[in-house]
Amino acid sequence: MRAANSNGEETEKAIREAAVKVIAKHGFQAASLREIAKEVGIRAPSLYNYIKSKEKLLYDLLKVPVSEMISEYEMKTRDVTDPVARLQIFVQVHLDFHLNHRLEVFIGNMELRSLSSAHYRTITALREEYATLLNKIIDDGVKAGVFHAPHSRVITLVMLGMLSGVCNWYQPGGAMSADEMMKLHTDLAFRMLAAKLPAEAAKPARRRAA
Amino acid sequence: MRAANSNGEETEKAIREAAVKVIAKHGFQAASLREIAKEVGIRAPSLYNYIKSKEKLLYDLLKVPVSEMISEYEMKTRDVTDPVARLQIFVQVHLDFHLNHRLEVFIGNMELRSLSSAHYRTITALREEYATLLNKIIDDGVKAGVFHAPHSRVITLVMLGMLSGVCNWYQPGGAMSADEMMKLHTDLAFRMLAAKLPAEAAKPARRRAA
Amino acid sequence: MRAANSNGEETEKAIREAAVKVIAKHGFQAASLREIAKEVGIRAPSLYNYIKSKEKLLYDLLKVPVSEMISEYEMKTRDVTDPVARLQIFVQVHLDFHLNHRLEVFIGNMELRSLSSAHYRTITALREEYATLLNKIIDDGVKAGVFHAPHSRVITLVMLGMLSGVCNWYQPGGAMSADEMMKLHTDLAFRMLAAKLPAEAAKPARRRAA
Amino acid sequence: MRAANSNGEETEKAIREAAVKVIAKHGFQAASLREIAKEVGIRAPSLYNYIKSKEKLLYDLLKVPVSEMISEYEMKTRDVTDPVARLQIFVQVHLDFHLNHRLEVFIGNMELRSLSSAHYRTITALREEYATLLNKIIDDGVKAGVFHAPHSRVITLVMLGMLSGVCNWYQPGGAMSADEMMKLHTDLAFRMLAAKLPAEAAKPARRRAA
DNA sequence: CATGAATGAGGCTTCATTCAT
DNA sequence: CATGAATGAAGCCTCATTCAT
Repeated sequence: MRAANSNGEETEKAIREAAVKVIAKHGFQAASLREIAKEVGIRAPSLYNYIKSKEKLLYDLLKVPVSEMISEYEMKTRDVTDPVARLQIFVQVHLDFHLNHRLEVFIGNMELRSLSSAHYRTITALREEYATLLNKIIDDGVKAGVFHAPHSRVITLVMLGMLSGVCNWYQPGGAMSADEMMKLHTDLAFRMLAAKLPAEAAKPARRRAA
Repeated sequence: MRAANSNGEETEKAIREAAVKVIAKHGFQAASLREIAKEVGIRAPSLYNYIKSKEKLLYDLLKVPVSEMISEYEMKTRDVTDPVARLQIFVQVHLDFHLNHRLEVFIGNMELRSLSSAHYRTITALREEYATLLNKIIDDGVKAGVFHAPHSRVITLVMLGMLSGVCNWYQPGGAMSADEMMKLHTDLAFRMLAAKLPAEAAKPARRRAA
Repeated sequence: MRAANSNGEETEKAIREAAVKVIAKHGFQAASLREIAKEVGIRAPSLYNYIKSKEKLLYDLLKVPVSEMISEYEMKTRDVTDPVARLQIFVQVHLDFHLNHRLEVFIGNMELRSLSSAHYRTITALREEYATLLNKIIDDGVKAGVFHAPHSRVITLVMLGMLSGVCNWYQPGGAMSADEMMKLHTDLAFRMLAAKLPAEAAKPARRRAA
Repeated sequence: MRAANSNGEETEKAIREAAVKVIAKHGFQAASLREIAKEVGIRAPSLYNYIKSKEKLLYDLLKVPVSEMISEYEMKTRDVTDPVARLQIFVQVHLDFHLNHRLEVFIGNMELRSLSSAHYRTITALREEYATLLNKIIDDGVKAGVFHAPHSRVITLVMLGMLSGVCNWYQPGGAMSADEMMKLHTDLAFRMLAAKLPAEAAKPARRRAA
């Protein structure tokens, strides 16, 4: 009875985008499916052609970012062993994601509690796995004598806090570009480990034209 | 679960504590007055003898922490002008609060969006005022040549992120004591500014008996 | 769970069987077309190639059993006038149906209320017609002096209740065979009428031509 | 904001009565809390001041009748051992209840399936306990040589079917009084057991001291 | 003939809040 | 000061049904 241009896949993507937007704005509990549906241009019950439940929608939303950061990091460090280089990559991946998926990340930090306990465990495990990646970098660097970090576990958590705060206040088009932001955070991360950031490597190959 | 010997002031305090606990657990929207009331040992309608509305309760909860941190900081720096000393004090006040009022802080970071717009502006202004305190310390230190911080505004925000992450994972009775935590964060803050933390001042007088 | 080789008539039959099963399990209102469709191996909208509406489906389901019992009884008693023999046949037909179509009967007793009022009247009339068959047997027997039944109308209803209860608890493969069940009910029916069941006629011709 | 004559207990009773009425009319699933509430003169959410859930309401409704019949029977047979007398009492209690609480009984026979599994087990156990009362009467009578009943378990079930059918069609104020109905069913029950109902005991003392 | 997509209606339930007691 | 009773608003979700493909 509605527009015949109904394309399942497009709608599905639109729903996820709308959900991220609305949940980031109101929080998961306060986000109503009605509002999400309206954003997509359908009625609320139609959402159920695409989602199983509101909670499952959240789960899917939360799962993607961590998973992607983990696999992105692992892909980019496949041939890299140097802790210094690895840290640069980690920060780069992390910032890249936090700057370009601010809302997803924001939700991910906030709404773990709204998951069912099974889903909660899955996501929490993924996040722990992610944190362990950084922890290992730091430990390796300390062993190699290039980082100074007593209590590496705590420093890992503090550093993740520092690297993630950005999703609370960054606005694309603000005073500082994403690249500068990345560079700055890399600097700060190295400083936190009382390490020198090798000048020439400050900007690790991203899409290096040259 | 207070007894029935309801003393007005005690009840009011109990309500605030219960509210913090319940809101931290579920988020503001999902926190029900019924649950808060049950925690206190009364029925939901009785809450209205102490609060004007759920939203106003949140406002009061959110206002206290920032206000207290600001006045605590100002009190302690009344006679201090040195940026290095001021930063130490700032971190100390901030950590003290974040470690001992984890839940309030957590709520404060999360639930701004649930405020009415008037209240939102008030709280946001307070938080901006608070951030500006740190920003000024950094600027002063840079001018004085003791800190290195291009983009002091951004670094302020990042540093606040770092100093606040603790409320997401710290558990009293964990591996690291509050004092160690404070020391560590002070270290890291100075490192972020590429500054030396004067050894003898590492642990600024807290409640120095002598 | 039929395969995709959908033969129209087969599908229609499968739908009716699935509907009986699902409605018996949940009741008409609680039975969802989705579940019926799933049982058949198709999607809910496809049902509408075979049914006009959910209510009409119920109507068709309810109509068959009474109609069949009536015509079966009439066929078998075409040449029988003796009330005793007729009662035996009635019980036999009734039990045969109630044992072999437990679920249909169960639904028929339960879900009259879910019919539209026009359909309700039709089915109710059929059921009344059916009850009248038994009533007449009893009246004839009383007149002939072989049955004792004051208030024949009420006894008719009570006897129908007795003869129908079986659909609530009979399980094929249980302790008593269908034939024994039929014999027992015949006994009891005759006892209710304070009549003697002629020994040699206890098992009236079932599918014996003569 | 509503009538100040709100009396908790009265409302609770009114709700149960309305629920019985509405559920008997539509079936449990199709009975809407809105309709029940309207019958009581309140709005649907107000029901939740009295009930925990719709299912729990059903459970409470279903539990009462069987329980009461059991305890009524046990009270009245405390000093009675004769199977003949016991059967008379059983029929009397059963009919008394089925005539005066037609709707509750009707629901009880129909809506077991709508119970949660835990509640289902409880009610089913009660009903089994009740059936066992009758079964024992019959067995005792057979042993004593006053009843003839092969397959006493099946006859028990069939007799319960007969004794319960009344709730499907009896209308108070109909052609036959409740007392007559009771007498008739007692007669029929005895006939089903090929037993003689002692003439003078046909109407067992109901509340007559002697 | 089958289905994906959509939807209005409506279901149960929770909630913040009010008011009389 | 506390509460039982009540309620409008709103939430998530299921359903029967329609329609275009």
